[in-house]
Amino acid sequence: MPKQAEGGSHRAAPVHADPADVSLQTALSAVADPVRVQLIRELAGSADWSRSCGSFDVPVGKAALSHHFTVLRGAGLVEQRDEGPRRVNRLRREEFDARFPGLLALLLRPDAD
Amino acid sequence: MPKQAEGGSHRAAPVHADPADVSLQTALSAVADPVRVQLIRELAGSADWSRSCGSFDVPVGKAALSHHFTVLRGAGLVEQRDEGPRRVNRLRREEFDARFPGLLALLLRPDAD
DNA sequence: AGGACTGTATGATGTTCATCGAACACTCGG
DNA sequence: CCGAGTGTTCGATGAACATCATACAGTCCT
Repeated sequence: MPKQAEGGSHRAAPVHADPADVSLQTALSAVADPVRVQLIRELAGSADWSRSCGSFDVPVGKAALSHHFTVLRGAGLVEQRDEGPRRVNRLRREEFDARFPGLLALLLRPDAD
Repeated sequence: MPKQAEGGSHRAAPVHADPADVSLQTALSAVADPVRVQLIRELAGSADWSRSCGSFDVPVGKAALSHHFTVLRGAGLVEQRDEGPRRVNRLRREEFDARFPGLLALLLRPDAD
């Protein structure tokens, strides 16, 4: 058969938090880590669903990277979808900005840190 | 003599960071602590220079409190001035908002966390 | 079926940091 | 000059967390 469709994936689906239910504490903690900010920035510069987890240029190993994405999902910042063997990402711009107006814009400013 | 004027205070003046020189990392870390957010909120609801450090209703001892104010000064969020035996505070609204637009507004939203 | 590739789970380790208790420094009023 | 009040400093403690190395679990290609 050509592609996947229904019934298919035996992989544990990633757990996503609804951005509307994310607490300020959770959001700020998520965003207070430099590696995660770097991920967000790199993600913001790419098209939705175009980047797999391993395609980011961060100075940490796979395990830590996986952890960071878990945190980002939990903060409602990133959405993930399984696409074959890889997990591709999307920045939840609108949703997150609706919950925490201006925060994302702040992270994406070039000067900052 | 009645009051203090020049030459006077033998007390170590508090060290302030220029908000314009504060890194995003520093600001986010400072703001990622619930106790500090509470301090900021309480401070925002009071007139400038009206609140001494000990007048805040936070569930920590004096030592920790002093530490938190040091962090807030270092992030350019709070300005302090010695007034007799106590150290009074002022939220640096304009300056901080100029450096990190929208961040302070986010913290002062009632709903958040 | 085998193997390369991608990501997750599990411990273990080290660091950062929030907190406290106690001691110290300074200011002001009797 | 003493004492109450206020805040800082120091050392220690404990918890949270970022990281790694290893092992494991899927997916795809040959």
